[in-house]
Amino acid sequence: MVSEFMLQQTPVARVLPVHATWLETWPTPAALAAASTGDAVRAWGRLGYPRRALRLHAAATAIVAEHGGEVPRSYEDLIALPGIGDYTAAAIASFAHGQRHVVLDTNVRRVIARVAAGQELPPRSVTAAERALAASLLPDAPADAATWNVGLMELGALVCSVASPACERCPVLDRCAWAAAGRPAYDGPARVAQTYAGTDRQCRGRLLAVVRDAEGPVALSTLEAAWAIADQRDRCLASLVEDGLLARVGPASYALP
DNA sequence: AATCCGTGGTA
DNA sequence: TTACCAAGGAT
Repeated sequence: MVSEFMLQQTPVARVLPVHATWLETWPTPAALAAASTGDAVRAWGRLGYPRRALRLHAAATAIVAEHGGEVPRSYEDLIALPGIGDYTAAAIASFAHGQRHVVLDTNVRRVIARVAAGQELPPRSVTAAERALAASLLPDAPADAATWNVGLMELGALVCSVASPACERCPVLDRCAWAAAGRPAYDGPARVAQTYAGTDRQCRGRLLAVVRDAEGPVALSTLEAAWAIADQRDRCLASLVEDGLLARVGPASYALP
């Protein structure tokens, strides 16, 4: 569950060391729930999207309160926890417990789009048709379905990659509709470019990094020096406090919550 | 459904 | 160097 939270939009290589330290520090949900959210945010380090650290902490708290400190096993109980959506609930139920669920992450979606649908890339967001196709391919036996999910994810991550698929190493090349069609380029609507420089995300990240890397409370003047555009900085500071990622601990000082 | 939410590696 | 985007979730 910890690894799945960390892997949401973050590459495996960057997760590995943080994951190891995290589990040494907090081996159980109860241990994490007993820590402050600020400690969780600090331990999250530079994985990005630090709200995930808050959600993981909140999930641990809910697990202690509602599930006797044991991570629930059912998809329904899992997806009810903060920070767990369809993918993470299905992944935990399938990978950890061998249950039969459709696991639709970006890798699985891409593999199915290519092999079964003959498209270079899946639709921008999950469609009903896409989910139905994935469900129709899933093996009936739960254990086989779990193996299938792992296999598709690994195939997508290691072989059937976005930019440079290694078709010569693909075990299902001979049955890939996309390869058979000559690997036609994606023809759907243009994907929106993900800008970052100058955005609130960058501003928030920089402000939080200043506090995260400090020993104790940080003076407002220090935060003001970290971002030049005053109104944006103030807005982001307020939103960080609103989100619970920062706390105002004095008239003009901030710390992790 | 579209947008927001961090960070850093890669081509 | 810039553009892309990585085991998504919440709103």
